[in-house]
Amino acid sequence: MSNYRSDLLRLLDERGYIHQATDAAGLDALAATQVVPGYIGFDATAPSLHVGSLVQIMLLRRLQQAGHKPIVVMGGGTTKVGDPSFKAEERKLLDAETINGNIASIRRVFERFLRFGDGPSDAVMIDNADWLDRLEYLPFLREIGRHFSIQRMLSFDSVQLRLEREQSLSFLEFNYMIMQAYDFLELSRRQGCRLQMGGSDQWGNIVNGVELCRRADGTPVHGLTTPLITTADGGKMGKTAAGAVWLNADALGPYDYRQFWRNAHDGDVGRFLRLFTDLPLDEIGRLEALGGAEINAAKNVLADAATAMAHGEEAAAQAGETARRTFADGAAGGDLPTLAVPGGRIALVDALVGLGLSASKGEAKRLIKGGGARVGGEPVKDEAAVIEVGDTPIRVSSGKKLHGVLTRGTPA
RNA sequence: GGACAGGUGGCCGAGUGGUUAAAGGCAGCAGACUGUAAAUCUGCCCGUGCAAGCGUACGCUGGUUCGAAUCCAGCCCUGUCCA
Repeated sequence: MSNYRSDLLRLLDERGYIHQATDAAGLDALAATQVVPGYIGFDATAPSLHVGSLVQIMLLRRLQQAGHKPIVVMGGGTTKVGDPSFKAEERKLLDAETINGNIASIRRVFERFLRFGDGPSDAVMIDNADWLDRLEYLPFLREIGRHFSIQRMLSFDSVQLRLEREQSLSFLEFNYMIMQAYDFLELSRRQGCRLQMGGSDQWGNIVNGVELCRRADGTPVHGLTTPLITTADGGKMGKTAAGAVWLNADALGPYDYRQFWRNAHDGDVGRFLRLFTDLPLDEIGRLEALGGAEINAAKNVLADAATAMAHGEEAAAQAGETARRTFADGAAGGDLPTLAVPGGRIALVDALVGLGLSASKGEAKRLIKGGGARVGGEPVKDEAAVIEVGDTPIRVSSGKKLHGVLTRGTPA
């Protein structure tokens, strides 16, 4: 299993990216002899990707590190169809304008993780709307549609799931797998693309693409999937108190992003370090061997490295400093949400809502009643409490992890 | 087009006229214990209000009733079978 000849497969294997491959030996041989252009598709359903996509982004980064060419395919076309894979319900249809806005916003994330350019192993970004938007129905059916058997399409897990649960699966969505398979064919023709990667839930779609390339053009291409990244307690990765863990800084600040990694489960630290940082493996081995409370040191390394990669060294250092001051010193760091209080008097309830620590006044009251609200580190149980803000900023906390700062503002 | 089943809070799912802001579970939040971890135990979990309350909510619209998530009609949507 680990006797790979190519740098690429060795790298992916030892860092835990490989779940399934259509032909591992063949891919290994190919990667050992030429620059392999490989792609991953990303749907543009939101203005930012979240950590759920980070494995795939890192996978492209590894591809580039091993000297190959990453192709980022933005699903400007496929998003108009909607991937039904393992989604319980049909997605809302997005209009073209929204999709293009999302693509523009997502693009910036990739520039952090990949080197773009014109060189042989420089990353490129392509929008599959470039070809999908222009498809003509009959020619498409005659060239591509004839390679797909309904029986086979129906046998895929993604389709079976919908059918078994007696939920609707529209013809529109049913076509998604054909669109994605066709992407691979287009990319193999346009870019010499020889590899599609993705999460394990994309296996069926990827296999379809591999087979289409073989049947339509006789081109041997490869597929590779990553394991589903769950947390040590079996949960889906990517939720925090603040909601989804977005990769764009304007959707989730570096401090909160860093906190997500800092709060990783003990059992995830080693795996996450391998997947989501560039730290050398022996270093990671040393860190993950730390026991008891010492594992916190490893979590800090993970948090710093992951944040630096997504938001830059400077932002990561600042976020780390804020965390250190907030948690170790019990003080107030610069990255915390801040609210200027005109006149210096504010009800605790309003402060919690204003700082974004509670979603509503009712929630803030419940928090206070339950003993989870703190002012200056001290629990406050009086729902009607009013805070006086002097010249020194005051730290307000919701529980032990969410903090904000009140400063005195000029009277309105 | 026809027959049958169904559409409930973030999700799953109970509820078939009042005591139902709606059981239970999951997810989430907080407290205790800890290490900014997990597990466990406890509390919370639509909005608003200090509160009695008010507003909103069981696919949509209208109706019956003192009172409807629950009954009736029409519509929309989904599934299964038939054409």
